[in-house]
Amino acid sequence: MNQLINIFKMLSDENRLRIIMLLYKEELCVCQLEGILKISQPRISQNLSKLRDLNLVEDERREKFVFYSLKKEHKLLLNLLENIEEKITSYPVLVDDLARLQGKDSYLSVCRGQPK
Amino acid sequence: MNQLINIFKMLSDENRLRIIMLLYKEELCVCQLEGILKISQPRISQNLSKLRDLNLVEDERREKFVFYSLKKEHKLLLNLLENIEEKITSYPVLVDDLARLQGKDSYLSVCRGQPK
DNA sequence: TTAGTATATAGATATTAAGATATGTGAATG
DNA sequence: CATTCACATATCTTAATATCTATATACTAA
Repeated sequence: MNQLINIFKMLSDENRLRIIMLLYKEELCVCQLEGILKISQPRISQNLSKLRDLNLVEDERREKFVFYSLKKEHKLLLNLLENIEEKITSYPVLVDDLARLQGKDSYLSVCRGQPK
Repeated sequence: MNQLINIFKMLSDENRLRIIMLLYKEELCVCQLEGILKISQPRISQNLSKLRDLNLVEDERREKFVFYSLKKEHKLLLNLLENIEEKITSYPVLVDDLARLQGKDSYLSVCRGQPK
């Protein structure tokens, strides 16, 4: 029961829901999430850390980057995300995120520097 | 998006999840919920009130009792509950609730009185 | 009207969680 | 081997949430 409750807790924060939805599509590093979501790096890391604690995501270092991916063993969660995706047009924020997901590579290594 | 987030918030509290699951099966009055869940009446009423605010349940007074039922228009929620129900044996608390649901009538009018 | 039962709400408190800023860590690079 | 870059964590503040006790309302029945 707690795992179930915890999954809902994770989904009930907008930042985390957006992160989860992106990771549902493909693995990403913190840097890319920062660029796509336009959320501060510590907030992203903290949320990823909660998701990791609950065994909902896993991370893998590759050179400088740490890539996160959604674990595929929670069928209820996967089904839920599938349902959300089917109605994605009801959620413009998510639509926009997925649009920016296309440019994910542009956020590698460049997250922090170039504004101004 | 907010409606989505709010649904997850509602599900991320054990008391509410149990209430929702029972109402998913059939309509019940506060008194019956109190008997089945063994949770204090104000807590149940408060949670029902939140669910009502979010348009997830509706209430109907019948004589002394106020019966609550789950609104069937949130397909994502319904699908989710269906998934939970399919794996209900993973959640003993919910199994027990559904068992006590069978004796729902014994909780009408008798909620408060008879222990001792 | 009074009393009793079913439910709702209020007020106070406590717990939990979110958010920002600052700093720490560890791998890669020069 | 010192610096830089990507990421993690700590701390502090503030805002949400949950929960209890007490009380209010609404209906029913005498």
